[in-house]
Amino acid sequence: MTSRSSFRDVLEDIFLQTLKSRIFTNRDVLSHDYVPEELPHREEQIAKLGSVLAPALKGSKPNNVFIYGLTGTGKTAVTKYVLKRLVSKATEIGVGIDTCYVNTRQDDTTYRVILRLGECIGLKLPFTGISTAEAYRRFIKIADARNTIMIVVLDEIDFLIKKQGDELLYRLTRSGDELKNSKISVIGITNDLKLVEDLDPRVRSSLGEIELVFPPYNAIQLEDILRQRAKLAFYPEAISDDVISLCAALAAREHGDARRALDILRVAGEIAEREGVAKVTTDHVYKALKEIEKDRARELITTMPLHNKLVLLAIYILTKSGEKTTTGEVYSQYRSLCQILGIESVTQRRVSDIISELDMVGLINAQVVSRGRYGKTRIISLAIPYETVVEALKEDIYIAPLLSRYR
DNA sequence: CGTCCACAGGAATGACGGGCGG
DNA sequence: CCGCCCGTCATTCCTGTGGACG
Repeated sequence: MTSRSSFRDVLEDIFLQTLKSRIFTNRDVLSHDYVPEELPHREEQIAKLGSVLAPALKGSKPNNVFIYGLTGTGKTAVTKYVLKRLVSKATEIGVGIDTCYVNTRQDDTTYRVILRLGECIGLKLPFTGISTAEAYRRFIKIADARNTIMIVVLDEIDFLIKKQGDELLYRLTRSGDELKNSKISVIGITNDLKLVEDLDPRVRSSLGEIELVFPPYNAIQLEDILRQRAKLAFYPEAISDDVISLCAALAAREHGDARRALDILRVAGEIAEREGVAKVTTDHVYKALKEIEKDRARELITTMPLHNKLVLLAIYILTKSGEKTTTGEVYSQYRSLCQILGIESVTQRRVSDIISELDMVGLINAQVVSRGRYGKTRIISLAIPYETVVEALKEDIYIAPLLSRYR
């Protein structure tokens, strides 16, 4: 009874804390999917993309576009913004334009992309069960029946291409042959500048009809962006210029990533709110930076399959006293962990892939080196704080008992 | 200067859970 | 309900390779 009432009090406190908080007026403005009305320092890209897509309003197929730029340079925001404006204009003048945004990091198979494309035009496809070719056929059929200009945005397209190749891209860019009434334009967005080299030359030439480059923001531009958003997100008294400058500077250090800058600012505000103070300080910003890293890592780790966790644990055990390790060492450590748990281990080939996966998401650093006579291997070290690994792995009921053995 | 280590990483193939059309 | 094909994860088998050692 006491626990229940105290629990309610805790909740009550949190609610009241948030309600009486004088930090945020509208926190959503700082979230990822918010598309602002103004995009400072992107006027040039907006104009260019707008002029490329505008022919859709007159019923002709816009050129395909390839957009390059590092993360957080406004590629997605600009694209979504221009499409939003285009669609509202089309509605105004009564022209049919379909748009479909697909992020191929989340939907990284040809099949799932087609699923998404279908969704946008009201076509229901099963999650699994039919062949990719059949799904594509159905999509084309419905798309054609709609008699519209369809603009397909494939964001982070490098993920799709790395996994599935450029088959879908090729078909979409050549879809004119299969469509009688509708037309499909493709906007490909990537942060991998080398990507184009891997493409089929035919895809390259048709997708690269128009190329748009998004340069990184510098610290001053980031400040402008943050200030504009902060005006909408915070009470004026809650935020100060030095906090904004610091967020901008920290994000500029990482190639001018606006998304990161906004994240830092938002989390700093959240921390201030939790602490029940009325003003965000630079101290909150530094705390936010740490928290973001930690949350990201925790999220990644807890959602990994068991064997990935075990490989990570093996790496943790081998590197916790500061030294680096190699694939071979990791594998034997991993094997003995499996033995303790009484489960079967996967092969070294698979562990090699798991190590690549861990490296790709940034949990570890793995670098291929040749040690001459002593072979070629990967030198592996943890890229995140040790206690973050421990905390995240502790949540796994199978792994938790192992952890205490290796303190 | 060739050898050969200790793997990297590609290709083919299989097991499995799941939805499909008939 | 069945046979079929899907995506995913994993295995097996394989060829490739940078550079210290002899």
